Amino acid sequence: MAQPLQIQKSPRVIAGLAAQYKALGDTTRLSLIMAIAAGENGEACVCDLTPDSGLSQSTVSHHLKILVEAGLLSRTQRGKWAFYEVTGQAKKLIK
Amino acid sequence: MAQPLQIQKSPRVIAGLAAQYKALGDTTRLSLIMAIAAGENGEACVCDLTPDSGLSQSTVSHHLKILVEAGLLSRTQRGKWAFYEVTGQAKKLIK
DNA sequence: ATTATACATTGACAAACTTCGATATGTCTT
DNA sequence: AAGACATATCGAAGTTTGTCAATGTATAAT
Repeated sequence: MAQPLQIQKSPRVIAGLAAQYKALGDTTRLSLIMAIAAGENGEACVCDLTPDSGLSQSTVSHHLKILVEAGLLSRTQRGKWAFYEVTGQAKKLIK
Repeated sequence: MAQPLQIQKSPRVIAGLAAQYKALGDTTRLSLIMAIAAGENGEACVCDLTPDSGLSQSTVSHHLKILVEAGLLSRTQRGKWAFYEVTGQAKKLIK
């Protein structure tokens, strides 16, 4: 019992994990994802996030895309608005 | 009970957290820290890490410094060797 | 003292990143 | 159909990052 188990992760897994950490490793994106998590229903649209961020709308959109591609946010279109929500993976990661 | 507590983090805290995530957000550094964690006594020196990484010694040294500055590794000099160890903070962060 | 070993620092360069303004796409209203 | 609104994409400018070879610094061995 209690073997000194060697946790060897594949390059693919490492790359995926690193991509998630990298996505969180920017103050703008970390602030965005925390704002979303703290938001009304755990979700927010670009129009809500842009004013607080002090950045241009295109920049906010760009960062949200990166967070989605990393699997940390999910995107849902509702009418004109795009709502972003924190994924379970992100909740596991953020401590 | 169960107040919808608003967890507002200061810019300083956000910056520190982002720096830690950013340090983990590079495949080279993530591999390094995992190799150290999986190593003999939870520690490793540059001479051990360099060959496996396939990178130059100076590059490895550079990445280790970044991880130390982020608070994810600690450094101890023993004779000619510098031993790097994963900090408690890093263990909390890496899942 | 000289030499060898382990690691850190410097300088340089290409690649990647952040940000913006401008423009395109899609959706709702009238 | 036309306009307004929300978001995405593009192209460009400036900054940061990852990497190396060369060099510097400290410790150990001869």
